[in-house]
Amino acid sequence: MAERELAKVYEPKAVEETWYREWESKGYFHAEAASGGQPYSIVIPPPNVTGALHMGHALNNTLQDILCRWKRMSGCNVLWMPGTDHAGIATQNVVERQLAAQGTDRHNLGREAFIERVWQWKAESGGQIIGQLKRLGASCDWERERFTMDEGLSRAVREVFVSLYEQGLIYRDNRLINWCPRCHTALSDIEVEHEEKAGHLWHLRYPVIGTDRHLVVATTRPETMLGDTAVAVHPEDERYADLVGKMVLLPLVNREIPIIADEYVDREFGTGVVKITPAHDFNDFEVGRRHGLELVNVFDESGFINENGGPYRGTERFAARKRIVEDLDAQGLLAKIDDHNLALGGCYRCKTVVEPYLSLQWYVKVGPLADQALAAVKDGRTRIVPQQWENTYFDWLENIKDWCISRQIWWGHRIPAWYCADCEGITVSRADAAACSHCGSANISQETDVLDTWFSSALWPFSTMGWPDRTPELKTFYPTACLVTGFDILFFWVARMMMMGLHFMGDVPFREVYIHALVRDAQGQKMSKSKGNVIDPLTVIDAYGTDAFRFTLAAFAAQGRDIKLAEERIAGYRNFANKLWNAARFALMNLEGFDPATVDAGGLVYSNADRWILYRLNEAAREVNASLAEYLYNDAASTLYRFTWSEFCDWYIELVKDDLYRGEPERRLTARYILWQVLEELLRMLHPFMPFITEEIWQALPGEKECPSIMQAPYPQPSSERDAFRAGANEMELVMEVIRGIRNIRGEMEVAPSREIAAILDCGSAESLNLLKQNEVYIMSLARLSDLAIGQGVDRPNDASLQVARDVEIIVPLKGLVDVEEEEKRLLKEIAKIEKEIELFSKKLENPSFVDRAPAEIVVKEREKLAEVTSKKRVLEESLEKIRRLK
RNA sequence: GGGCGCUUAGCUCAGCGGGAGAGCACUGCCUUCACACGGCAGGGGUCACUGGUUCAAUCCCAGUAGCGCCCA
Repeated sequence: MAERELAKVYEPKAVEETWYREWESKGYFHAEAASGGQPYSIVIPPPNVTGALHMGHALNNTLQDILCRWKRMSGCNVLWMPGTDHAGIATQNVVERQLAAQGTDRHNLGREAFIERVWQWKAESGGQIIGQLKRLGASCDWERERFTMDEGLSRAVREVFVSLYEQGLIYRDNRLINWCPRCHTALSDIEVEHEEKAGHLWHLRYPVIGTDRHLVVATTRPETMLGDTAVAVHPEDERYADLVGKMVLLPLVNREIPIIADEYVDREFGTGVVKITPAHDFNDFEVGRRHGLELVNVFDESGFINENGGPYRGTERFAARKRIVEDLDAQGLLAKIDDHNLALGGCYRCKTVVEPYLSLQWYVKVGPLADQALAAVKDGRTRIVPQQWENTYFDWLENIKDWCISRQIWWGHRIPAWYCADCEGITVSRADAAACSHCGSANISQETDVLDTWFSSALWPFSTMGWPDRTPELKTFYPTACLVTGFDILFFWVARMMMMGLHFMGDVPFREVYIHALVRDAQGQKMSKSKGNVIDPLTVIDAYGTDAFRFTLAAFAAQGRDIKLAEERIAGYRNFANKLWNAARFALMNLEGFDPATVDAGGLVYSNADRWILYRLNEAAREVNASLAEYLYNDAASTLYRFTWSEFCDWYIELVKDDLYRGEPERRLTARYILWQVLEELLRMLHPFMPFITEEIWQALPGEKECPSIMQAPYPQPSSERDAFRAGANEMELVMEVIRGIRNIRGEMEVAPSREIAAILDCGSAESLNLLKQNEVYIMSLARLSDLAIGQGVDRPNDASLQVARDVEIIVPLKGLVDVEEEEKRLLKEIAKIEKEIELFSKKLENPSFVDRAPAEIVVKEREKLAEVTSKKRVLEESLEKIRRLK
C-alpha cells in the first residue's frame, strides 16, 4: 500500500501520457465478440485521413468516449470501432498540391503511380488524427482500426455495388450534374453548398426574326446565352402570345432559336421572358426535354468556353461573362442591369462555383432504399435524439433524388464496371473482369471513375465488422447501440448508412442516433481558419489538460443548442480538476495507514454528516446514470460538479476535519472509512468524463483493488440502503442551515474570519435540541465559535443578532462585535425579503379558486410554507423591536 | 418561399406549469494546517413583446419583433 505524495497543483501532462499508454498496451480498450456482458457498440464517425483534430471532433469523440467508458464500467461488452475515411477529393487535393509544389501533376505521373503516391502520403503523414484522438483519451479498440480503402472494406464496396447493379438499383445516365471545374468531378446534390450572394439580373435583347421587335430576356448568367436553344414565355401571357412559334436570332453567335411557351415561366419575374439553356441549368434542362430542344454545351471541364462558343472559345467563364455583356452593350442589345440576389452553389471541398454540366454518370436509384430508411425511424427501430431531427430526416428522405455516385478522380474505389470495345456491353463484376460478359471479348477496359467517398462510408457499420463475411463481430455487435454525430452529416452519412444497413443487413445500423451541437466561438460564430477564430483542441489540452477540456465539452453539450466555447470556461473546469486533486490530497494525508479491508463496515456508527454525504452520493449516482441514459451530458456534468465541489469539498470535508483531528478512535475510523468510500466512488463516477485524473488518484488510494484500472471498476449505481439515509440527511441539512445562519450574521456584520464568537441556539423542539447537541462540535468549528449554548426557551441578551433556521432561533450576542444600527439594517433587509414571500403565499391562499381547484397536496404545502415564513417574520420583528429599544 | 431553433443576472448558459438557478465576472472580509486554479458572505433578473388557456405561466397555445441554422 504505497501511498504516493501528490503535487499541490494537478499536472496533467505526465499523468495523461502514462495512463493512456498503460490502458492501450494492456488491451483494456479491446473488445471480443465472445465476451460476456450485454453488447454495446459504437462505430466512430471516421475522420478524414487528411484531417487534424478540430473542436467538432473533440466534442464528438468526447461524447462517445463518455458513453463507452460508462457502459464498459456498467458491465457491458463495449466495442468502440475506430478508423479513418479515405476522403477521395480532399486527399487527392492534398497530394496534388504536393505535386504542384514539385512542378508536376498527376497526369504526368499517371494513374497507378499517382495512387501509389497517395498511399505513400498516407503511410507517412496520414491519420495523424488517430494520435490526437488518443490524447483526447478516446478508448477505441485500436486493434480493430479500419480504413475505408482497406482490402476488406473495398471488398464490401464491390459486393454492394455489384448487388445493387444486379438488382437494378444502380444505372448509368446522361444528364445534368453538379460539376466542380476545379476538382474536375461530378458532385452529388448535397455536396453543393448554396450561399446567398449579391449578383445582377442582366436584361438582354434578342431580335425576333421577321419583325422589328426584340424580346428582352432576364438572366443571372449572361455567358450561358451562347448555349441558348430557345426563349420561353408563359402560355397565357398575352404580351407575347403572338410571338410563340416565331424565331429569335441569338446575338453574338447568330443562331436561330425558337420562341416557346411553357408553364415553368414566371410571368412576374423580370420581363416574363426567359432564355432556355438546357445544357447549363437544371430547370432549363427539364424545359428542353419537354420541348425536344437541342442541348448545346458551351463549357469545357475547367469552365472555359469550348468550341460551341465561337469567338469566345478559350475564355474562362467569368471573363466570358464580362466580355459578352460588353459586346452586347456595344451592339445596343443590353437593355438594363438590375441588382439581384441569387443562391450560388459552391463545391463543398474547394468552394469553387459549381457548374450544371451535362455528362454520363452512375446513379443509385434510392427510392426503395429511402422507403426502408424512413420506415425504420417512423416505427421506432431507430430513435433519433433529440427527436426534432427526425423531421429533418423524414423531409430529406421523402424528397430524395437519385444519388450520383461516380467521381472523376483517381483516389477512391474504382467502379467495378468494364466496357467492351467490341459489343459495347458493360460488365459489372465482383472479381476483376478479364472478358466481356456479353460477347466474351477480352477487349475490355475498366471504368476510370471512382465511387463517391460516402458510398463506402455508408457501409461503415457492417463493413468494419467484416461483412460480407458472417463474422462473430457482426453477430454480437450489429446493430450498433448508438451513433454519435453532428447534424451536418445527417444526410451525407446517417441516412445512407440507414439505407445500406437495412438493405444489406436486414436491420438498422444503430438503435439510437444522438445528434450533437456544433462548436462555435464565444461570439457564436462558426469557427473557421479564414475568420481566425479557431480554438485548437490540442492547444487547449496543453494549456488546461484533457480532463478539464472534456468536462467543459460535456458541461456545454446541452441538447438543441450550439456550443459557444470561451476559453475562460475551460479554465473554470481546470480549477475543478484541481479542486478534485486537492480534495484527494487531503484525503490521502488523512488516510495514511488506513486499510479498508480491515474495517468491519457493518459495525460502523454513522454520524449525521456521514449519512448526509452517503445520501447525496446516492442521489448523484441516480442522477448521473439517468442523465447519461438520455444523453443529457450537461445534466450529468453539473450533478458531478455540484456534488464534488459544493457537497463533498465544501461541506463533508470541512465537517469530518473535526472527527479526523479530534474524534474518538471509533469516530475517527468511521470518518476515514466514509471519506475513502465516497472519494473512491466519486472517482468512478467521474471517470468517463475525466479519465486521467481519476485514474491517477484512484491508483493512489489505499486498499486492495479488485481490478488493475479504474476503467474496469463498476460504475456506481443508486442503492436502496442509502435511500434510507434520507431522514438523517434531512436532519443534517438543519445543522447546515444553522451554520449558514451564523456565517450570514458574521458576514453581514463583517466579523473577521479569525475572530471566534459566541452563539446561542434556541430550539423549538426536543428533536432539534438533540440533533444540534449531537452536532455541536461541527457547528462550533464551521461557524468559528468560542462558545455555543443550545437549549429551549433560553435566556438571551437584548442586544443580539438573530437568524432563523426552521424551528431554531440563532442568537449571536452583539456585545463588542458591532453596533445595533448594523443589526437593525440587517434585520430590515431580512424582513423585507421574507415579506415578499409572505405576500406571495398569502395571496395564493386567499384566492378561493386556488384552494378549491389546486391539488390538495399543493395547498397543504403552500400553507406550510406560509406558516413557516410567517413565524420566521414574527421572530425577526421581535428581535427588531428589542434592538430598537436599545437605541 | 418552406421548415427548425433561439431570445432567462454584465457574459456564457441550465430550468420549462406551483417559492427565479449555475459557472464566470462583480462587491466585502480572509495568506484558517487539501486547494488563492482557494474559503466565507453578499449584490444583481417586469425570464424579448402582445394576447390567450389555467386556481396558478419563465414554462402550454397563438401572434409580433430580432437573431441563427437547414432546405428550395
